[in-house]
Amino acid sequence: MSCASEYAPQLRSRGFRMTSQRLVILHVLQHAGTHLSPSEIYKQARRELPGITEPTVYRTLEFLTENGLVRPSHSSHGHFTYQIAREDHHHIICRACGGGIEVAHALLENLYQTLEKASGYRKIGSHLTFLGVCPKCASA
Amino acid sequence: MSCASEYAPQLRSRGFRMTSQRLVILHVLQHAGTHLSPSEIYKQARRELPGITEPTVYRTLEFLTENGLVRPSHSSHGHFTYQIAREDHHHIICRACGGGIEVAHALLENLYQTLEKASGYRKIGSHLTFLGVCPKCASA
DNA sequence: GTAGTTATTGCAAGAACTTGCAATAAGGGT
DNA sequence: ACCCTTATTGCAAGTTCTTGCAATAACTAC
Repeated sequence: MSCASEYAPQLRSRGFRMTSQRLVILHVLQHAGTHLSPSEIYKQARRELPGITEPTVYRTLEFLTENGLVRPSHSSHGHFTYQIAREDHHHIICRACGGGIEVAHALLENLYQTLEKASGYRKIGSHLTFLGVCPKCASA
Repeated sequence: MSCASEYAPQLRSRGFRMTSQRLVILHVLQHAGTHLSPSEIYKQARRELPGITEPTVYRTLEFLTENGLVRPSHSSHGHFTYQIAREDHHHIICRACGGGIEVAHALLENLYQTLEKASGYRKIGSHLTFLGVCPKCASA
């Protein structure tokens, strides 16, 4: 589990604390590699730290999101799903089969700049989920 | 309430039925003008049709979405919010104050084409919600 | 109008998520 | 090593959302 403790200084420097619960959740997400729903995270975290509770998982995910350590995205059903923050990317999910792929953020750079100019909003930076039909399903 | 009944033929031609529940929900959304959460829709619908139940509201919203009569979007907290389907547009929501504005779809046309080329996916068409910081909050 | 078909609803139970508050424990100071 | 402060957790209760199934009612055909 020690592989996730490298995050501790990041939190401490901002006045927050590293706890066993946060460590376990980061650990679960690091080893998952993909997106996980809160309840999946809860189940896996409980294997490593049986005392952890559901509210803590939800609050921790929100906390880690605000601090940039994990990234939320919308599942095809509209709910949040979480993954360890890595290089910026987005998703396209197939309306038919539910499968998804990642899209490099570079493709959206221009759009973000256009939007900021057009709207006056700053720091636009959401992780987006597009819906479409994947090649397999389109040809079926 | 009769102003929403123009949708009936659209549904019937696809083998579905127009019911008082669907009519009321469409009516509520038409008069709201903006986005409403499922529970707000439920509250307002119950004033016009006291017998309506929560599961029906959720199922109806999903049904109307699939049939293109309403459009879901993500609230700043990640949950779905619904509005009557009109001309295509997206949203930018302020991370600080929660306020939002609409963005014409025209601005995203290019991106959608780029994404379809790059990914092989077809019919990409999701209603997007960007997060940013609005001019007011940025200057505060 | 009446009867038949079946899409749709309501009910009831359950799963997912949120919130307030008292108890705990992380990290800083001594 | 110990105490103090307060960020964080667990608990418990509440709200929001989902699902299966039997009962209802919209539409079609006669």
